[in-house]
Amino acid sequence: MEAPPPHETCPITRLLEIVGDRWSFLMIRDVFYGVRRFDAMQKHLGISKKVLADRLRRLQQAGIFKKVPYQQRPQRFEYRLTAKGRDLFPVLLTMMRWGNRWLDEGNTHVLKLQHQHCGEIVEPELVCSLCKQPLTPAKVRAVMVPLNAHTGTTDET
Amino acid sequence: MEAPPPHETCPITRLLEIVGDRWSFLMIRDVFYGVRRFDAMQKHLGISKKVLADRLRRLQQAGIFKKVPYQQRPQRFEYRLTAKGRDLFPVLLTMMRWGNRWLDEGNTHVLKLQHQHCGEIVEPELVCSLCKQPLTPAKVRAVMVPLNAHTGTTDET
DNA sequence: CTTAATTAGTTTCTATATGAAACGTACAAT
DNA sequence: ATTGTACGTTTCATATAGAAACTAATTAAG
Repeated sequence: MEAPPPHETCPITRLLEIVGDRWSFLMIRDVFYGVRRFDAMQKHLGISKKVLADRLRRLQQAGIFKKVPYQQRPQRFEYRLTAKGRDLFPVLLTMMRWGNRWLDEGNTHVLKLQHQHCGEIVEPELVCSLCKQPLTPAKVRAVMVPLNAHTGTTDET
Repeated sequence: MEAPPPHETCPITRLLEIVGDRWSFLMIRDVFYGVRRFDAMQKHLGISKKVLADRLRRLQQAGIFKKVPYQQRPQRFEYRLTAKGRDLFPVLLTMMRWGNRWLDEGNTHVLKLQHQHCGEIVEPELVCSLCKQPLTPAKVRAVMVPLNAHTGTTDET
């Protein structure tokens, strides 16, 4: 990448305004794991109840979590991912890959991924949606495009 | 994914212990952009000098940034990415993709990626390193494996 | 020679966010 | 009637962040 695009409108800035704190990504990860209830999350993460309640509210408002009832009397809710939330999966996988590659000090076991499609323990790999080649810093340039443009080469009326 | 692996040893937890705050990822992004100096970062991000100095120290200690001199008298340094830091590129790209897809309110322009290999505006896509099929939540299971195991199917001596 | 400008911080002080613990509430079980 | 469980809120002490002033080394200007 070269040349800094405006900070305010950068999609990474906008994402981090919602989930850029110590807990949000961990909560989203936990919901992927199946840890979806207030108490379970609180115990699993060791987060304070106040901050947990606060982040749950925020992630709901952001449309990442939705609150769904799992029992009546007393009515209780758990937190599920919306489509928007589920679409953060690639972010978690790339984080996991990096953590495994660079931060394995003192571990007896590592968290790996098993791909149901091929059955193997695999690594996530980030490729170009068109030519399927790896997307490396040197091969990629960030460009600002008008919002209504298509992704194709031509641009006539 | 199903069943919560231990929180403490999760690679995502470990990553977020280093870069899980409002600024670290933005600083790393800025260094990718070419914004590598104290003042430039401070002005581009609108971060306080205290926190900036603090994060720069932390990211150096974590081996993500390195401080390299760019002039003598007075000696001045800029911050560059190490290999470990550069390897966070896929995390930034997946964040960017999500931000573009879900957070485009009130934008006239969007930050997109141009792939030098094919010349087109592309999206990053996360695929299996072995079978090259997309890695979706439903098709992936998180498993704990002993640190010395290989990724292959066989496991004889 | 003095003064201003540049770059990279540090210090100080105030505002905000976090965490721990106690409390509230709705129900179920004993 | 009391205890237990799940899901929070309130209160208060502490930690972190931000704004502004200050330091330091050096160059450039007057």
